[in-house]
Amino acid sequence: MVDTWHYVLAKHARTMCMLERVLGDRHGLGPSEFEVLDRIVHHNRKLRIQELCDEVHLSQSALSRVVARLERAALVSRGVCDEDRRGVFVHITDEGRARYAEALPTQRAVLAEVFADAPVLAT
Amino acid sequence: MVDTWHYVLAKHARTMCMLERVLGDRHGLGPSEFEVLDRIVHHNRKLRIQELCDEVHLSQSALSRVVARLERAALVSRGVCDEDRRGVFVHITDEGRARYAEALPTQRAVLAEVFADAPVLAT
DNA sequence: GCAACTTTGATGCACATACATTTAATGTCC
DNA sequence: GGACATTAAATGTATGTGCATCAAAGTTGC
Repeated sequence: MVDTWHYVLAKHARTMCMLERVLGDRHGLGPSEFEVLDRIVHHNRKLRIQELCDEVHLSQSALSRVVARLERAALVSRGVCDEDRRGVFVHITDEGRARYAEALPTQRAVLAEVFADAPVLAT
Repeated sequence: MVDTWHYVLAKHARTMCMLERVLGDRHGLGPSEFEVLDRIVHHNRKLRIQELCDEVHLSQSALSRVVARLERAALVSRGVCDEDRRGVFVHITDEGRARYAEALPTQRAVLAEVFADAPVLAT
């Protein structure tokens, strides 16, 4: 249990550090930006901020700012939600899709390196 | 592999969040402060900043500030290292030991809750 | 229809962290 | 022994995060 926690801590620190460096240097993305793009691509549709919030390991405020950064970089666009005008839809742009596709192999390579010796996990 | 990473991300986020809240509220400690005390207690001797740096998932600068906070709270004290006068030794104080002992069950309870369903891990 | 409450997403603020630099002490080469 | 590089730890600075709060829109009860 304590061992599992140490394992999680170590892998998390190492992976995050590598992802930050390599995604940042090669693709101009942070891990949070990548994660948000990843969720949108996998759903393959526009999502509400709220839906993203449930899937991403970020507070609502942090997510709001990540989306703002992504929009500034033209990787996503925000649109109003007509059914509930409090809501905000997040679209991924073509450029966002391209950037994600470009970054994905990089991320996978990092995971492969860090988790090469990984045990098989349940849960 | 991707699954392992998702597992690590989820458990890390959940555990960190709970630890931050519960250690902070009940014992006035952050996760980093707790981790540093933990390392010192387990070695059961004064350690150099550098040694701590290898064991803790923090940058050198972050560690320096964590130790500064702990010293301000009188949980550790810093002393010069006579062999290498660039170095700094970190002692744990009686109060630090007491606070750690008090916080340990709290931390274990959080781990128990989060990792109740945890698979057995190698590595 | 209106007032009170809730919900959604954005923002003010405080703070912890990482990176780069600084300061001081050591080490090394000649 | 003196100049230059190296190392340890502290600090300036920028940034990302969470909490609390806010404004706007929606919901409920009367």
